[in-house]
Amino acid sequence: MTSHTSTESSESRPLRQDAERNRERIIRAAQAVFAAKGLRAGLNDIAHHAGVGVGTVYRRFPTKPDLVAAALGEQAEQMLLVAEEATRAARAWDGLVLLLDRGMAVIAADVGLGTDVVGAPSTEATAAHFLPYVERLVAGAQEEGSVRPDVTVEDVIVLICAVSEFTRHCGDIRPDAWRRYLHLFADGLRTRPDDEVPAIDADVGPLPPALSGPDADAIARRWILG
Amino acid sequence: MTSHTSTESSESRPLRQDAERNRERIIRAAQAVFAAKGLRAGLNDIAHHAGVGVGTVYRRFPTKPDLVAAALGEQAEQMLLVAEEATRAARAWDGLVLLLDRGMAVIAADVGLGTDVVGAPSTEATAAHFLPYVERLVAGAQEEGSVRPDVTVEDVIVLICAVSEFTRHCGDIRPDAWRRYLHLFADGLRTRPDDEVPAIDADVGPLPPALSGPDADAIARRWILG
DNA sequence: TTAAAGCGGATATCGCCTATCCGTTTTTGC
DNA sequence: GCAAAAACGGATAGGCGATATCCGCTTTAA
Repeated sequence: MTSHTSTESSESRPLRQDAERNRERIIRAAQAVFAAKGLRAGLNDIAHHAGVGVGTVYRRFPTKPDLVAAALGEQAEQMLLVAEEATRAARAWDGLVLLLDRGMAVIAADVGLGTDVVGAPSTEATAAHFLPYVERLVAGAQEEGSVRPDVTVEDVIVLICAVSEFTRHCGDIRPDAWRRYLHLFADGLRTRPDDEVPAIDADVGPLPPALSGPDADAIARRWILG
Repeated sequence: MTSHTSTESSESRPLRQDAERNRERIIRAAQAVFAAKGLRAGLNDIAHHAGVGVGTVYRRFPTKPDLVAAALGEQAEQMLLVAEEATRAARAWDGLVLLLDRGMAVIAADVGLGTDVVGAPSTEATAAHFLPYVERLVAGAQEEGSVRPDVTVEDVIVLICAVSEFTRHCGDIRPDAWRRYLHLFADGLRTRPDDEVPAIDADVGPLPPALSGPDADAIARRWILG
């Protein structure tokens, strides 16, 4: 918590007390509602959830993307903190797990989407900052032999997307269930001691190659934005 | 191919030649479009994709659910065939992989959703028929020691949902990519020889328990129907 | 105490989707 | 060939939900 008072850039005027309070509320509501329903949630929902009128939302955030940016920006910072902490783990695999677990917690609790993380609308910049951490962790984990050599950052992105999608649907039914699938699926990225490591099994073909960076990007974007 | 000619139940009249041809086309188009965009796809899309007018679609299928049922019914049969074949594999794990791979192929190619499989609208019956196969395969694979003892059918359902969701978004970008993630993630369900089998790793908590049947059902349904 | 700032929510507007309708074209039985 | 029946296509009615605006009323602050 870096102590915001009115926010950051383009300081036009201090903003009235009640207005500031509402602004805060709206952002919280947006985070909660986006978390529950994805970015497609309507602003009426959010306004109601925040206990204000739609008009209030629109005065503070002229367009929906503006609100999205505000709601996501906060989480983006948190994600970077988590990422940095993760690189300090003794084994890279543990770091990766930590990153995924904590990162998804942020996503699950506050924003229903890997959005920023995978480079969506408002904050492509975040993606640029975040992905290198993942890259380093994956590379490290491969060197130490805990992650399959053919796994790529893009695979991790897909994993994050898939699990956040799940989160969005299981939200209020079993709010903690995402962790199960995050870890279960993430385990599939690990190397296995030996027996039948490489491809898949007998009569189904080999594992298709990883997505290219741009492809992963396109897919993630489409996935998140609908 | 069991040689349909005009279809099945409630034979009112043989249906004119061109009409029958169009009917077929519409179903194919529906399968393709649903595959690409999910059940939310509009009938205009489908009609256009089939090269017919919307009116034609509606004369043959009075309501959208009727069309959905028709489009999905065909695949449902295929899924059951696959499931049966899968139970004949020597090792249960291979059978499970086969079931997932071939089953997802059906889903990916023809219908964009695990819908029937997990018990959605038209064909809850199919779910009732299909799930026992999965259950048997999971149990078998656990007995032979290839699948984690704490994995359940519900986990497999979630896996299917997640991968079909992915499929829906990656469709035309990399139509084969779903296999990568199906197998990568499915591998996470396997037992690992020994080292750190049980929970997760160090400083993140234990793996949350599996979903209950009804919870999984509710989530899957919500996921697929939006 | 009063002007500026903020508020709420009814409502205009838009885009998308299901479903209908009807003038035109195709098939079929004779 | 020919007429009646069947099917066709696509414009369009009507509903729904989302974004965004507008304006009369309330709150804040100097």
